[in-house]
Amino acid sequence: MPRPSQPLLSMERIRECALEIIDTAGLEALSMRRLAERLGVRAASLYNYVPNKDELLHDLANSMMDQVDVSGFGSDWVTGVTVWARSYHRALAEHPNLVPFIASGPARREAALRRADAVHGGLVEAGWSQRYATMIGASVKYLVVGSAMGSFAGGFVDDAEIYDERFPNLSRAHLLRSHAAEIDHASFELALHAFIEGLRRRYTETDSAE
Amino acid sequence: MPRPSQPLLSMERIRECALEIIDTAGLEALSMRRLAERLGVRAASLYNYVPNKDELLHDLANSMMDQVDVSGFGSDWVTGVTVWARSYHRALAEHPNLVPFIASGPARREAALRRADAVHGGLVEAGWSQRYATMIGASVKYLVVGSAMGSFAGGFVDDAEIYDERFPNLSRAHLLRSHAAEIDHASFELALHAFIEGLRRRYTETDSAE
DNA sequence: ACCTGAACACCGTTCAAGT
DNA sequence: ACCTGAACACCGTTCAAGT
Repeated sequence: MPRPSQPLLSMERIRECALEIIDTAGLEALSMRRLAERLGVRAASLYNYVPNKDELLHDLANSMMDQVDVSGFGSDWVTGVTVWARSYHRALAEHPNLVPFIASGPARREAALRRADAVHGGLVEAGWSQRYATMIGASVKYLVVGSAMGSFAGGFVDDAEIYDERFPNLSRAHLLRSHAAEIDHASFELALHAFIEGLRRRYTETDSAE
Repeated sequence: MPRPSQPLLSMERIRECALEIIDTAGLEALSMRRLAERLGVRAASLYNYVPNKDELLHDLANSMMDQVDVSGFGSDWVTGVTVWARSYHRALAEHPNLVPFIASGPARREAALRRADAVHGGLVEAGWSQRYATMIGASVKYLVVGSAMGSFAGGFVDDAEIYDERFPNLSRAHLLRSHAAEIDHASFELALHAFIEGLRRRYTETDSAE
């Protein structure tokens, strides 16, 4: 019998299947053995394509972050920050179960640093000091990561009846899962715009970009 | 030989030791077997005191969150939010390795809901609508959780020399670990104050608390 | 080149058994 | 009441062996 000329696995297939497990069953549900089983193969085979589990996760994280758009700094810093924050937020929201992995640990990767550099550069060019550029970048990151992690969606159990009398201020409508996604999005937008508004009012934009 | 009348274990000792492992070696370093070993006991013994590992972690999380101070809403909403955010931030910063656990998953616990209720109530009493009270509460939580997770400290490798030429905008001083803690704190304060400032400017406080 | 079985050193958790 | 040994069903990873 000749060996089948087509390999059973591919990086593509591995990534896809891993992400599917994470999205549907959670980060802790991903194991090399389960992943292999779904791919119709034994766990050891995966190591022909991936150095280890951690590297696979970093790989997924990186391709997620490729959607982050930093091009808005070509215009003024406000649209730069807004475009950056929104695309960042959208990228994380697409695979919420991967967010804890992305957010913990150093973002030591090439692409991440290139984006950080672009954000910092855009802010400095708009007249912010080095120090403020760093802090503004950090603040927006806090907002994005925080909203991806501590989102309302999934934060409360489904039947809000339980809470009704015990916690009078937490009214039903604000706890229902069906409204949670909308509230999450509105809260993020509020936080982002209020933050930017606060920045504009409080500090002089010494030489603002046109 | 009589059985030793004093038990070897106690909830106190278990919690203390678990937290020490998490703080010094990280969340993933905590295993029931390693914890037992440090306590001079076998893993199975722990189950006389703790239903399972997850419950132990929730227990640690809860006692951390007891430090969150919601009393500031006795005065105006600005100090209410500020006191809340700072104490929340401080609590998380004390055990950063536990933050991913705290931030993921529903905060379904009694004490957490009581605090959420207090925040919401305080904001509504200050004249914010139900909807805005919810969004403001969420926004601040985003900031606190985000700053605890995506903190600069530990976010970059120690020798910043590597970055110097490759990423011209990310200057050395902003990447050094020694400065990271200070930048983190300053960024959090900037974000919080700019957010509050933005809120005050943009929306009428219809009937502000005296 | 790619896949496998077997092995190693780990997990969380249960449970009958000991004192 | 509290601790233990042994077991069960899992992990990630390596490696000699097969094709």
